[in-house]
Amino acid sequence: MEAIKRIEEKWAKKWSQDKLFEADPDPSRPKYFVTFPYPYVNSYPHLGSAFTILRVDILARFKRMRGFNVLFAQGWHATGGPIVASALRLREGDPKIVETLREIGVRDEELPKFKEPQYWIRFFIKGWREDLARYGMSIDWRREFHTTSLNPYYSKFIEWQVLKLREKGLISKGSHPVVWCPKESKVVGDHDRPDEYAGISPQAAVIIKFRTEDGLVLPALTYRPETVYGAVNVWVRASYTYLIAEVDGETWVINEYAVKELEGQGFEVKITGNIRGSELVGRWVVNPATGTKIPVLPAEFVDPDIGTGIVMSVPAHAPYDYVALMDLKKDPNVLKAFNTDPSIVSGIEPVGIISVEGYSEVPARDAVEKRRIKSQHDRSLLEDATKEVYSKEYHSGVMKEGLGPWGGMPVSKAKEKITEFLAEKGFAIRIYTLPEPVYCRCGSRTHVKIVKDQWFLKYSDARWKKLAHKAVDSMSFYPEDLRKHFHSMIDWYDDWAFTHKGELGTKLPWNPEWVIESLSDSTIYMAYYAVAKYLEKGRSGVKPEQLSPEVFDYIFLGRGDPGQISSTTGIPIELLRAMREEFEYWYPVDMRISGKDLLPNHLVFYIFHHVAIFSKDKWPKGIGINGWVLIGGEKMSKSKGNFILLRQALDWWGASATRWAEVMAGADPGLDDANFEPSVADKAVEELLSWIRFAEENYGKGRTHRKRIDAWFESVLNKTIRKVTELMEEQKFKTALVEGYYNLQSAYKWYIKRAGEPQRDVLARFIEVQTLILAPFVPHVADEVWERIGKKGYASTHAWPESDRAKISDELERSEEIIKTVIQDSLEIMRFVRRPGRARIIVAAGWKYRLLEDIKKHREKGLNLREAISRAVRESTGGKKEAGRIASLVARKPEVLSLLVPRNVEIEALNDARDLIREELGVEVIVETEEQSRSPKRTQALPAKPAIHIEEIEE
RNA sequence: GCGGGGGUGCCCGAGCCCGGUCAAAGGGGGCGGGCUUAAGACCCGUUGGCGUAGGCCUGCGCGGGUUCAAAUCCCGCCCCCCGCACCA
Repeated sequence: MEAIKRIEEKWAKKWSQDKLFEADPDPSRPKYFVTFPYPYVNSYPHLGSAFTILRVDILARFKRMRGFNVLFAQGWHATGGPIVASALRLREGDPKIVETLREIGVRDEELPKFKEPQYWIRFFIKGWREDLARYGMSIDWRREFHTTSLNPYYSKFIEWQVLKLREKGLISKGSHPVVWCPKESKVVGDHDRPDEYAGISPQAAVIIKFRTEDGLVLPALTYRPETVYGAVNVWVRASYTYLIAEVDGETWVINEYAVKELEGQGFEVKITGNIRGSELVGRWVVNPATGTKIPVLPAEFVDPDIGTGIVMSVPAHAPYDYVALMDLKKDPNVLKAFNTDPSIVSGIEPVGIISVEGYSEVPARDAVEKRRIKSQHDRSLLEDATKEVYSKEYHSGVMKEGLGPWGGMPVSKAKEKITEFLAEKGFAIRIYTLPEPVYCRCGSRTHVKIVKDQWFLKYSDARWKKLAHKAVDSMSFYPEDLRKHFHSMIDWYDDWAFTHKGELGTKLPWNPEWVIESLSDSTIYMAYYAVAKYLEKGRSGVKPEQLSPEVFDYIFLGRGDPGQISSTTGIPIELLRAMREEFEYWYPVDMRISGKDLLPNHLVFYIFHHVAIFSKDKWPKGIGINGWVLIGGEKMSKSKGNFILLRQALDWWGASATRWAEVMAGADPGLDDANFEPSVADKAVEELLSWIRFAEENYGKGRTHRKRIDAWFESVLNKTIRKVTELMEEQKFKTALVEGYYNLQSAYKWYIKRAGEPQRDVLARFIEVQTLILAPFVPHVADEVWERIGKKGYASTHAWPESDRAKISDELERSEEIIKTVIQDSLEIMRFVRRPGRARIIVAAGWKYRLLEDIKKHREKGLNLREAISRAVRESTGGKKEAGRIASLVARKPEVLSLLVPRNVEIEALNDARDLIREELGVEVIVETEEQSRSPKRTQALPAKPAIHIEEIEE
């Protein structure tokens, strides 16, 4: 372990000294620009982020070896709420955040510094940089930067970006529902809430007004307005004290929560009194949709903290309502307590208004009975039943005839139409609500608020979508089926609220109380890598204020006159030209590799913003995606105790073994998760050290004369190069490593088995090729081997091995397969032979080869197997009966067609391998032809499948 | 709801897009053997059933179909998983 770590340190140092990965424009070489989405710097990298960035590095290194001038740059993302929220929590003395920081190794005396968001940024950027360097990332560190107004250079760039978008009419203003904390007067994001409330967001709902005779409005909140036609009563919580309030000139009975929500959504609400739920029971209200009078009844399931506290009852289609009604029917006398005649209950029956296949008139009853729900207190079963009915009806339900214009309409469509109708008539209002209570970190209950003056990116814009689709059509995707995902995401996007308050970021230039949110300030920053090298940290003496929009217009769009811009801004003209040249050379991004989490958001934005701002030749060229990393088959999480930071892995296994295990976890592109097995990393250490040893000890050794089998191994070697090269191009890095290392190594083992001592040149070539193939994966090890076998320079930057077509021989490879199957078959036969004597390997007669070749020819012309065989038999000269017999054998074993080699090659191969076969079988081996043989088994011989006769020793 | 993915041998996981070479790669685990004072590591073999000649039977969620031939193509069903806007 220490040995390999010393090697890694040694090479990391050399690379850095030689500036191996610092890339500058070089018009004489093709460029390749790869990026990894800059990480959010509120923690250290873990094995998941390490996995994705490793894929970027492998690709960068591979392309470098293929002769490209590769740029791999890395920045850091600090925009957004979590860091601010964490710093705030620390200030408040939240023990959880203290623990989190301690866990990752922050010392107690350092803790207070984390009260400042800036410190988080500085601290974790340093951590990331160290970890990535140690991990062997081939990054050009001169282009590093971080986001937000804390880096005014970057902020200038982002300001330029949004100004461009506004010029193009892609930004609008409007309103937007958010989760709101009334106490702190702010939006409550997931990072502002206790974990159990994460992910709950505003839902569109409808409030339907049920009116009493004396004009009191009972507003029922529902997600299913279309079912109002089946509402046969209204539920209230008898024990709750409702508020009476003036809303839009009407008198409403509502709960406290709805007051806040209505106020937050632009309604005037004036509380004028209160009323017990029990006082409402027994009153009659009008169903606005049907005009019928329905009673108000008590139900325990009604939660006065949700919605309006008033529920419309649709027992035919809502399991809760159905069960509550049945409960009441079972014991109507409870109504007496409310001075209400129990007999009214008997008159209430579910009214089905939606028909769904597979369900009765009353789907809610079906769902309830299926689950044997006994009362309205069986909440989890009722939730489940509700879900079922809801989704079935929405999907495949149809409004019943007799419902006026809605009759026959699918529920999914009727829902919207009916809402529209109700709203127009003043029977209902649209509202946003939270499906369950959400609390802010500060402890107060939140509600939905409509934010006015919200700025939007107009992703709904048809022209913009069209351009984005066009970009997707022209890009390459790994895996390819991402393309359709992107098309559908682009179609799906609606306007995006892109400004927030109270977070880190760049201020909106024309409205600085807003900050540009995190997804929107990270869309075209790859262009900034071209200039970061010059601007960051004031390297060229340019001040942020000098970076007027004209400067960026020139650098990124080629607009304006550099001389003039230079004189108005004071930026030297050569510097302007250099930045322009740098951008022109590196852009567009050739490949962006990311985890699947960024697929539906960042990567879509990435495309949108590029097509909006840049000319077509600067649009993204490719995207590669990979899944998460599981540890030992389980999702990585702190609570499971299997959370591994990159730095821990590097401490335990070193860079090479960590990289190896990450690749073996499943570093092919795709949405599936990879599985990191610590035991693989354990083993990799030994594996790599022994490769170094093997290479060093064997390079230059070996016999000088050549054998037949040498050519076989050369064929495999060259074919491996070809396959691995293709796999690397497709980013199938795990498959490439399996093919290029494990499979090649086992081929080498077979080679040694067959050849005894390896041939010197072949062995040397094998060691070189193997080392170069390993270079993108475990560069430290490859460079070490390279040095030890006496090569100059770096394997890391050496040319990728070329496959020599002339050395690839399918015939040789197939004949070797034949040998393997002969050995296997013979061993199987020997299981049944008591006293095996000699083994006769009988090669098929010449005419059989001609027959099979004909079959193969016909197959290749597109005939199916049966036709191909029958035609070949028909055309064959000589013994039709014999030919027919062979043909039927072939029909049962079509694989012989794919192993078919010329007869002399087969004979040669078998003779060549006779020693090995004898060794494997432990008996004497005779290779003969069907024509020579007198064995009774000889007629069974097929091309590529010689007859085998194990002679039995007589007692 | 909207969108997407998947069900393979004891387990994990390839293969399925381009049907035959798939009893189905590769791991892991199990079993047997070697090495060793022993354990570990490592190496070899074996790991659906049956079979005294390289074979046969069963088999890749369930049911049906296309085909000379289906894990692979088509239809229906069941089940599971993931993302969805202030979380970067």
